[in-house]
Amino acid sequence: MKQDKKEPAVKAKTGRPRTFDADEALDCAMKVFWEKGYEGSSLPELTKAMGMNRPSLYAVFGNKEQLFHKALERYSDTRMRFFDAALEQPTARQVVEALLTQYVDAQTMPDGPHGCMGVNAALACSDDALPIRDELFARRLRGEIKLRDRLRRAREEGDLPPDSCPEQQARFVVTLSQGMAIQAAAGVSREQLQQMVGLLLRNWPM
Amino acid sequence: MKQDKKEPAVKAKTGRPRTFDADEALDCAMKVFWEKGYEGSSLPELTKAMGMNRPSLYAVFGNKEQLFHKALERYSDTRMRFFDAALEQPTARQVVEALLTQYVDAQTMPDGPHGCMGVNAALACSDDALPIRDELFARRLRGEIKLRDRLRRAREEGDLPPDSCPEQQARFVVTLSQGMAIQAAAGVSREQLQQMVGLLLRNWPM
DNA sequence: GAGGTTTTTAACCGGTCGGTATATAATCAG
DNA sequence: CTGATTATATACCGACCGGTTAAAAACCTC
Repeated sequence: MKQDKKEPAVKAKTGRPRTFDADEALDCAMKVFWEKGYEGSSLPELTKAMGMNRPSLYAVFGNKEQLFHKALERYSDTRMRFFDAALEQPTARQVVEALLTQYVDAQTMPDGPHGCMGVNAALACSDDALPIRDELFARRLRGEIKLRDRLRRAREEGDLPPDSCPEQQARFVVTLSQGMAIQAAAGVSREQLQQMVGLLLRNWPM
Repeated sequence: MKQDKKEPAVKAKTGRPRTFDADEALDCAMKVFWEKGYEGSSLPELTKAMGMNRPSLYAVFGNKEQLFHKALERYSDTRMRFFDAALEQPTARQVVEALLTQYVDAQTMPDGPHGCMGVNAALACSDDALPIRDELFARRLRGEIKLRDRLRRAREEGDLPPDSCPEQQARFVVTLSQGMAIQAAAGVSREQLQQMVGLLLRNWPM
């Protein structure tokens, strides 16, 4: 489903073989964008990290912006894969705990830059990158809405107090998590961030 | 104290008069950096917003990096002036409430971009801007430490439970506030952000 | 007015940006 | 071995970057 672009069983018809693996190269590009942001990542940096030259990059990925979108999609599919699974936890408390602890882990893994690509990549930028910034806004908002809907269900199921406000609670959790992304990018340790998750859960209504 | 650079009583000895006011120009530069970040702000944009040409900018402010530092200093002295005052509130609760409500206000004022310059200006960036990113890290950390020390004092004064952890609480408040800065930059309204402040205070230990 | 001083204007500098054209190297089918 | 095909390497493109130079313009003193 995510790998149907070119089945490795069906090789290219003929021609000179590639010196790189497209998936690995995309993973490397993702890390560059993740750490330096969209505009902070230059073509020479990207091609160097990806182990390919510029014409190959353009042949395989289109251009810088399309490469970014594919890298962002890969980020979602790999580093943020836990998100939807966490929403399926049985109780609201478990949902929030799963979301935050795994989000912290994703932001402080040694295999990848610290922080969240969805926050880092384009917070403030030139006019050229405004579409990218706005798309990241929208993605983050979509996550918040998913959590809000889950908390609404939790309230219906008696899993949250009837007078609670899922909108506010979802926004609070998401806002704290985005703050943690900034802290992680600044080098705050996994343990310190997990302590904050604990502090939030200690005051969780149920 | 902040205006001693050139007393208006002592005019320039002679020569062609300036067509701009240096303080107003710095204020405009601040807003550009605030909205677009350090690297996202180009010299043409800055000079246009400041109402001056490039050689004048270099004569008055040095270069782009020095201009940014002066703009950041102005941001601290004006939009973040409330910070130290908030720390002098009599109780920990009042300190936190004053900090967060005024921080939200500063991030959603019509007079200025949304969000926080100290967060927006350089979160992920190219290698060239790493010193600026790190300085912003350090500034934010300094704020956290000030709050931590204030909460320690509060605990000593019996204003917080003796088993409370000022480090964690300060980090929690600062992290939430930085998350709110991201939300504000994305267009979340003042009211929604203030609701979050209320939610935090509702669970404040004392 | 003339001379000195400061700011304006406008053009220019080398370097880098994202993106591309061209030619060469490496493979497979026949 | 030949021809077709695909990926490589290299050089190049116009545009913009931050920063500077040089000359014209606007003021003051005398």
